[in-house]
Amino acid sequence: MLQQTTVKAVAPYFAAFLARWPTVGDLAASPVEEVMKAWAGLGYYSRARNLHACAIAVARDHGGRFPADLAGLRALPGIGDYTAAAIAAIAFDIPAAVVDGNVERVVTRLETIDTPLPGAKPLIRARVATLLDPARPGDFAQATMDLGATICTPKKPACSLCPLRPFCAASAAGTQEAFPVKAPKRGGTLRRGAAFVIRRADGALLVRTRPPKGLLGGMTEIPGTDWTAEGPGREPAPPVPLVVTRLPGTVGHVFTHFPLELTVFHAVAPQGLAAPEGHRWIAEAEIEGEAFPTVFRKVIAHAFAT
DNA sequence: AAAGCGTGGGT
DNA sequence: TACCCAAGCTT
Repeated sequence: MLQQTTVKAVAPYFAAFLARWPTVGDLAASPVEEVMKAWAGLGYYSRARNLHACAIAVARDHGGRFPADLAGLRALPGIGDYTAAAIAAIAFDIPAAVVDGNVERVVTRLETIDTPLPGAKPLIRARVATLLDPARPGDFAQATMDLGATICTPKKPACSLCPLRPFCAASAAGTQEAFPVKAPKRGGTLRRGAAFVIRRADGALLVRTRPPKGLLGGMTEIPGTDWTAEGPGREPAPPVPLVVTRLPGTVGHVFTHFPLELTVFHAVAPQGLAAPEGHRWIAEAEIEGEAFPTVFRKVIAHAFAT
């Protein structure tokens, strides 16, 4: 859960997951749809699918206990170099080099490493491997991450409070804010689309499930057009043979790699209307617990408020 | 191996 | 406002 996500955002999800699935076996036995619902709103939804797949692998291939070695951990779904090293060091006292975004910042400043990230990662890992305390690898990992999170911050680091200041090359040169050096990234161009909020008189809502891979994979969505730079046109085709009304305003959302602008259409369906192929009706009471990513909650809120 | 993949908070 | 960043992973 903590991959690219703050502790504050994760905390309530983590508590809810542990309360609902206290053991790896419990999570492995749960339908993946329930896991997606419990993850809704947290983002990077492939993590939810990977976590579930990981639980199944641990339960089936490792007797319900995580493998106590780097290679075994690294082979599990959703566990990459960082997470494998973190589990190894913190849970199993293995002297692994734990390198997250915080540690990258601490080490590149400490040694004024100006190779751009992510290319500098192998070098940083090698340096951490020589710096870590083999007697207390878990404490070392958490200490270096917490140092980055609280003292060696991206902007205006508190060098005067830093226990590593006597050893820090960037601080000595006064260039700490120039590290880490990152490769330039390109911003995405605006995409537009249309969404159709189709309700029945009894409050039911027409939805469908997105494909398992790709953007918002496996999550529930409000039916709509593709999201393209050209946009949906003036009268996009709704999924049901009804006259739809365009609601005033738009819904905006920004993903990691592109901004999105949705126009919202609305219609009320007769009670007996069957859901089209690939779609389904959900009762009004199910909307809150459904696996909607934030962008579709915005769409629903926009439609219900208009 | 560069790009795709969410969301919320901070400056 | 418009970025930047967060206990990164997968293809």
